[in-house]
Amino acid sequence: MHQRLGTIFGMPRLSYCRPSLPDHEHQILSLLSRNPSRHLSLQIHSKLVTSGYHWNDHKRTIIWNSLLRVYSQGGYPDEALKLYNQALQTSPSFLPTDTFTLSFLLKACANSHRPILGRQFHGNVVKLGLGFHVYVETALVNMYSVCGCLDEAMRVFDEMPERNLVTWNVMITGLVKVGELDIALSLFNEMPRRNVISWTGIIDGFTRANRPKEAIALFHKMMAVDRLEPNEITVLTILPAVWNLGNLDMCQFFQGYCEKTGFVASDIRVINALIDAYAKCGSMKNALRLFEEIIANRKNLVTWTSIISGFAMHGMAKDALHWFQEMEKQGLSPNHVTFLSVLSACSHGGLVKEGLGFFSKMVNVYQIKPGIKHYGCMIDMLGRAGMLEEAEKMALDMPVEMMDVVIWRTLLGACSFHGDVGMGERIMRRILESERDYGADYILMSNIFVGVGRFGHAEKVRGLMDEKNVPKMKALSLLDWRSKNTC
DNA sequence: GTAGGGTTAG
Repeated sequence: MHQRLGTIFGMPRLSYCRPSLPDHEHQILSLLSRNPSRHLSLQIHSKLVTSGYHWNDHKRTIIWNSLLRVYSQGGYPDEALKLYNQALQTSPSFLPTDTFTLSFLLKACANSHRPILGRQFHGNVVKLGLGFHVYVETALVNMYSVCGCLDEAMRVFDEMPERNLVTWNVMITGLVKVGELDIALSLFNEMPRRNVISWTGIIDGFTRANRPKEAIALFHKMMAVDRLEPNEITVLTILPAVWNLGNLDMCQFFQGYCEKTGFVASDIRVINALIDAYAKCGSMKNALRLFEEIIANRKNLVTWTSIISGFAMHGMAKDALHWFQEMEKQGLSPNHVTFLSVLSACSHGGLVKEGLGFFSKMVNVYQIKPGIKHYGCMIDMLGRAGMLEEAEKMALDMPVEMMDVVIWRTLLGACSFHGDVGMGERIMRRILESERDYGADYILMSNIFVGVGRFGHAEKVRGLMDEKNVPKMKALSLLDWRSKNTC
């Protein structure tokens, strides 16, 4: 039997296993809890399969569930699901499906974004009569909301006979993620008890809704009313609200707070967010000071990209490129975000030759496929420099499915600036074909005609604009925009 | 056992 299972699970052969793996179940469990790695899990699984038939069902179930836990929580959700599925097909009698098993499997579905499989496990939950179980039901609510099935998440939540703090938090963060702030807020006010995760979730909601003042007010309230201390995630959540308001003093307050609490010492994400916040509040001096205080081996790609993008957004192209070089010297490989910052720096600094070089390096050396933002940067850069032919060529070289009217608009702006009527007309035609007219395009085109003295044509374009009743301004509020993009 | 945003153009 063990040989059969060995092939079923695709486990490594015994010869691959370290001989040091203990014999007893409790030793194996304590080893797994101390070192929850994928490698060790595979080893233990092999052991379970080869000698586990000596163990009683209870012990075997605990080890099986522990393996599923490590897989589903440790970033290997597919391993967990594969394992379960193979066992189900070949040896269903072996397969435990208790509340623990289902919680971990649902977690794996959430982490691998598989609502269809998750729905099947929901069926199992009902069949096994576990619909009353708080942990399992909470895992269901979480799975549905992580997978974007909010209606189903709310249905499960509504019908739960019993909820705990985690259930409420799962539901609130799920609502916040899809922009349902009002419902989230009413649940937040209704819930019997709140912890720092509940507060962080609702603060996040206000930040996402572009209501930074209320986010910060809630942050104070969390400490004053519920006497709760913010943690690392709270800081990561509140910083975008801080830089939205451009509040440099508050950035400094948070840096101090994070140094005092040890977050700066323990969590590089917090430092990265602080660097970014300083940059966005306009203080590259503070951003750079913090950046240079970190020892080299703690800096990761996001740290480097944050400082590069900071210089890029302040038009300090030379500094951006300098830190990019330093980063490469450290042996780190830039990703698509790093390149976007570098290209944007080149575009703003008029460094056309360098920009073209980086674009080619991105594609050829680092094998990164350019996205629409990279193309946008390049077209903007070439257009600003008056290299309109090259800019148009790059736009035409873009994959069609990526094409966006904004790209044409960027190009039209460049035509206007450099007075290229012929290309301007060509681009305008493309914009009209896209049937997404904005007044600004007509005005740009009309300005191009005015610039070369073709007043009659300019008048015609303006007339066309009235005729088609083109909105002169984008009459779309941020809220409309957000709800359009979250559906 | 079930819970939480690090960097992204014009």
